[in-house]
Amino acid sequence: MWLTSNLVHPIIYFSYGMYNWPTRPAEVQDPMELRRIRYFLTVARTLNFSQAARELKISQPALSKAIQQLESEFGGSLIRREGRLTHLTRLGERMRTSLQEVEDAASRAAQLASRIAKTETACIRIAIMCTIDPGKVGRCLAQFQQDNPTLSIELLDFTAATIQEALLNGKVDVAIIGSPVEAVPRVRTHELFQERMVMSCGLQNRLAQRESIPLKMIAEFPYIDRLRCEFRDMILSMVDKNDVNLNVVASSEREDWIKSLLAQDHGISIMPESSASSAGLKSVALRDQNLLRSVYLTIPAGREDLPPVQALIKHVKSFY
Amino acid sequence: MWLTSNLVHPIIYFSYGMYNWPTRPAEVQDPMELRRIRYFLTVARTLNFSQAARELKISQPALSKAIQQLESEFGGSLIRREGRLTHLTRLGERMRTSLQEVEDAASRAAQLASRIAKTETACIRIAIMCTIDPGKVGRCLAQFQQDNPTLSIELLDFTAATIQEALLNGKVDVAIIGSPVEAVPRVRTHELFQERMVMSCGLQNRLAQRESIPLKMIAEFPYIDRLRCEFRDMILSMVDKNDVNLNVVASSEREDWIKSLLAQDHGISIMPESSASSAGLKSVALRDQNLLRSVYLTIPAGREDLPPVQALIKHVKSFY
DNA sequence: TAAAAATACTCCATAGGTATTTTAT
DNA sequence: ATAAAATACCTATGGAGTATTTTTA
Repeated sequence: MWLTSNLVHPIIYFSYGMYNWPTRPAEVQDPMELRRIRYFLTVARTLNFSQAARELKISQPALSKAIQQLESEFGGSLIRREGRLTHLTRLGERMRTSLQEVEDAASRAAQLASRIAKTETACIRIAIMCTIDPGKVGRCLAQFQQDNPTLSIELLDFTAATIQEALLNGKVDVAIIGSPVEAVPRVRTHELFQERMVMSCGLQNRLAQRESIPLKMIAEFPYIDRLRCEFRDMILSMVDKNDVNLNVVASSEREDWIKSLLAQDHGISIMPESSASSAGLKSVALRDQNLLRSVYLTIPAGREDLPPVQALIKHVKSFY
Repeated sequence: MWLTSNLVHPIIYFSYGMYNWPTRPAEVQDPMELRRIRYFLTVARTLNFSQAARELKISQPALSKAIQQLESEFGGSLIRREGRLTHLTRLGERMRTSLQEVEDAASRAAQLASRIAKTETACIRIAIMCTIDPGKVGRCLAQFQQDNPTLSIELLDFTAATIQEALLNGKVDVAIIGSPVEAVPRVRTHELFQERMVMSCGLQNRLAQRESIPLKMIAEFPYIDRLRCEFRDMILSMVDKNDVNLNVVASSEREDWIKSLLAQDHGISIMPESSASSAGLKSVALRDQNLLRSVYLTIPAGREDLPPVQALIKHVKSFY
């Protein structure tokens, strides 16, 4: 393929010869390389250049030169050559400890890399907005994992505020978020489903028998405020417009605590239908209005071509 | 300069061309070099190849290639290139920590080297046999240091058993030892002085008035045994031959403790005259015999040419 | 479109090799 | 005399460069 380019622009490449080729400035000599550190440590252990060279599978002169280079780098001799009495100088003694630490750190890093390479399976990291109920989405993702057994899924919890950042700086591969979605450039969205916002209460609550209730009736019951709801502002302004006064008796950032409070009949709340339908809760439609929220799979542009992401897109589109 | 050699043996070197030049096996690729680690850490920080290349003062393609090499070494990509959204992969994230440790260790080592290079003055390490009194030899060495103010002297304490090893494996540069000296090949000795072995006691002891005493008289006094004395065996056998029974009331490996016991008149002992003449002690000659010990400066062959060692030899020869 | 990264290709410094000399025991 | 290390010299590769293309926001 590149041969083509070569043939297409032969004159351009031929012209290279006319340049005065810049060279690396000679005074900037390589600062400390691991190769030489390994060589030195072997000599420090064996106290014999020839044997060390054999162990390192290089020639003795090559080793001698490498050590000389290191010595000129450190500005003093590391090894006193005395024939059969070769030994480290004081500088050599002190550098040995320090250089051994470098070597150790490097071999730990190499070990980590090979461990990761061996054990790490392909993984797709999915950010899930905290207000999305695990039930409906979870079933979809569980099935996706079963269909792709070599792929592992990592689910991470984010708020509406932090999820975009996580997506853009690569902390997660894709995100599942609920509307309202702020329009972010470079992020593509795939709608998964829509659902109504409904009233939710415990099974013992007397509203649990009702098919639907008018919005106004909410004022008659203690209300539990879902602080992290993306619809919270909308709900509050809607309630305000209808001259309903909420009687807020509890509030929380956590969906699981809110559901626990609802199940124990401490009050009622407004939430997405899929959340409201979980065990111990009853969802009741709100008459006089029609609040809808959409749930989207969002992916930064440019990441849609990754095979696991492509598979996920295909799967969720067929699931819903 | 090497050009000359080239001209002197042109035929020999010309014949090199006939060899089938061995090549490094290509599959043995360089394992992890600090250069690439530094490059990666810079990219990990800037998340921008071009900027990182500028910081590293190399070209952007050079940097790209280095990172690709690292990635193939680690068996997975480290950085996900997404134009303005470039970020680390999971592997990259985990390796970054580990590689930062390598870099830190390396820069600590470099710092140590430059610190040593800056502060370290030339130093001569002298092993001193523990039975040699600091007084006489110390004056000589102190004067040597004054005459060579740029040279620092490190005095190390050794026993007769360990001093040879320290000398041969380079823990010290030279040694000052007392006879009897075991003949060790490759070690040259320079005699400094001879001295008598004498009886030593505290100033209050009634023998302190005497000019000399017969050996037999030692049996009449409590004796303090100097365990590390190189002459100990000789003293014991001499005493034995003369049918003298030592009355050993104390013994120690440490000269300073023995002198303290003598000064407090807990007994008497036999020791080199220079030791016996220190403050609080009286030395008394032993009649009927003439035990002499010599004190030598000993230097492993091949180390005599070092300038500080040469200076030391010259100094001690003129001092005594 | 513009910026970032990759590719294609050249050059040369340097790591590494062999042959030989020097040095040290 | 012998073993170890240094030197002298050569080769080839890899790291670095410029010019250009490809990719991506």
